[in-house]
Formats: sequence, C-alpha cells, structure tokens
Amino acid sequence: MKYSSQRERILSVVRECSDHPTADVVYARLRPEMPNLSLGTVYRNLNRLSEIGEIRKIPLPEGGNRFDGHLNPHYHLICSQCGEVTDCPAGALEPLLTKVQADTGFALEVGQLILYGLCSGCQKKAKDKYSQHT
Amino acid sequence: MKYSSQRERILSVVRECSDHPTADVVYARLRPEMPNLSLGTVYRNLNRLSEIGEIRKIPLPEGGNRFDGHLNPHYHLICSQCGEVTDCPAGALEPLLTKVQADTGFALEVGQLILYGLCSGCQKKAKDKYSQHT
DNA sequence: TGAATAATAGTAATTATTACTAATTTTATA
DNA sequence: TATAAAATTAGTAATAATTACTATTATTCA
Repeated sequence: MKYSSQRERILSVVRECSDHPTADVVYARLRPEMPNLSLGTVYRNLNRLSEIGEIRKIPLPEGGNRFDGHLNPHYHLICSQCGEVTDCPAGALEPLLTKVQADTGFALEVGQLILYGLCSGCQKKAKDKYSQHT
Repeated sequence: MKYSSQRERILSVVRECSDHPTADVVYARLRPEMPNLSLGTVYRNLNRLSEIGEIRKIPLPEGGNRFDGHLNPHYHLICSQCGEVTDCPAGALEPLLTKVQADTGFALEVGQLILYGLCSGCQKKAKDKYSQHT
C-alpha cells in the first residue's frame, strides 16, 4: 500500500474524533483543508483502513456505517431510538466471549461486538411520555 | 391496523423460513402465488411487523437487513466472511445482559443482540489457506 | 530520473430502501 | 347488505449510501 496524504489525513480525523464519524462527516471535516478531496476516496480509504485493522467499522441498525479510530478493546452500545453510539470497555465481557466461542465455535471479533438497546436518556423520555397519560 | 392478505402471507413466509430471509427473498418466494405483489409492500410490512414485535429485523454489517420470525429469546451470530446468520439460545448470555445493563444503564434488546465473527467453516477455510504456504 | 504501479478526482452506476399516488380492499355502520 | 371512511396496495419514481470506472496525478524504487 502506497502512502497518500489523503489517507493520512482521513486516518488522523477518525483517530482524533471520538464521535464515531460517518464517511460523510469525515469528508465534510476535511473539505476545508483539502478542497478537491473526493467522497469516493474517503469511502475507499475508510474501508481499507478497517480491513487492515487500523480503524473499526460500526454498522448501524438503521443502515450506514460509522468508523472508530480507537483500538483499545471495547464494544459499542447503539441506542435504537436516538442512534447514539457509546463506547464501553470490553474487560467485563471477556469471560462471556470465551463462553460463546466454546459453545458455538464462532470466533468473535471484540471490536465488532455491537449491542442494540435504549440508552438511559431515551428510556427516561419513553417513561415520561407514558406518565403523561396516568 | 387493518387486515391484508399480503401482510398475512408475508408474516407466514418469515415464520416458516428459518433462514432469516431478506425483503427480496420474501418477495421472490411469494411472487408465484401473488403475481402482482409489490416489493414496496413487502418492505412496508416487514418494517411494520418488526415495529410491533411480530418479527425481528437483523441488520447486517455489510448492509441490508434480514428478518426473523422466531421470537424465542435468542441472539444472532453473523459470519463476517460468508454472511451466514446462525441462531443461538439466549440462555448463556443472560448474565452478560444483566451486567451490561447494570454497568451502563443501557436497556438491551435481546432480539437485537448481534455478534460478529468468523463461523467455524470460514475459520477452517482461512486456516487451510495459510497452511498451503507452509 | 523515470518507468511501473498505486491512488486520486470526478462522474456514472448500483443497491437497498422509501416516497408518492391513483386504485383497491377492508371495516364499521346505517 | 350497501356504503362511506380509512387503510393498504401496485406500480413507479425518488433517495441515500456506497461502489465502479477512467483518465490523470502521486508515490516508489531501481
């Protein structure tokens, strides 16, 4: 793989952001400094970087992908309501992963462990909505 | 929600198949008996059925969704290589769900617990590939 | 330095999905 | 049972995210 300044900046942006940007967001953030950067280049490089393990790809339940430049073992919680992606340290999950592996023969990728549910904010909102009617 | 024969058949097909079909597959399976069924109708109904909890939507990492008509508590293992979706009983994971919930305040949807990794078949293939060079 | 190769920009194409609208079906009621 | 209101459908057009294509540009290493 040859060096390219575009790829270097794309990697930097993903590493510096902690908000799990989409390809589009990475593109928007780089446009000011690289006015003729192409969106296709962003997609191509995000995919290659995640293939070689420099970053992680996070598929969203509602479609689309986000990217994560932090490689420390952690998993992702995605809120089905607001779409927020939260990081959680993987530590507590190690025994579980071992168990799933033993039970199923499936080699789990910790970086791809994604849990869907409702974040505490949206749980509260949902509760408040119901209590209006009581 | 009003009754419709299309929705009834769509639900049946998803319940009868254990292969987690996509909207496209459901459509293809119903076409012979309902020649002017519309793909949009299939999408609309699969989404509504999953909203009301009659079926489950399974987002794939590579994009696209699959659907599951089996509501017993289980989670899904998705192979990053071949895309195969395997069911696993949720029993083994209960402690995990409790722990994640306690740690993060995140209300996990068991039906949306999706683990990505390599299935045993693809692990074997990958291993065989490497051993050619040794 | 310069040939070989990889990467890019810009555009077109693809894929899964949703939106739109007129016609049809369902349902509750007279 | 007829019928009016509302939901649903078929068929088509539109959208969104992503990939493919190609001529040009940048990198590499001999």
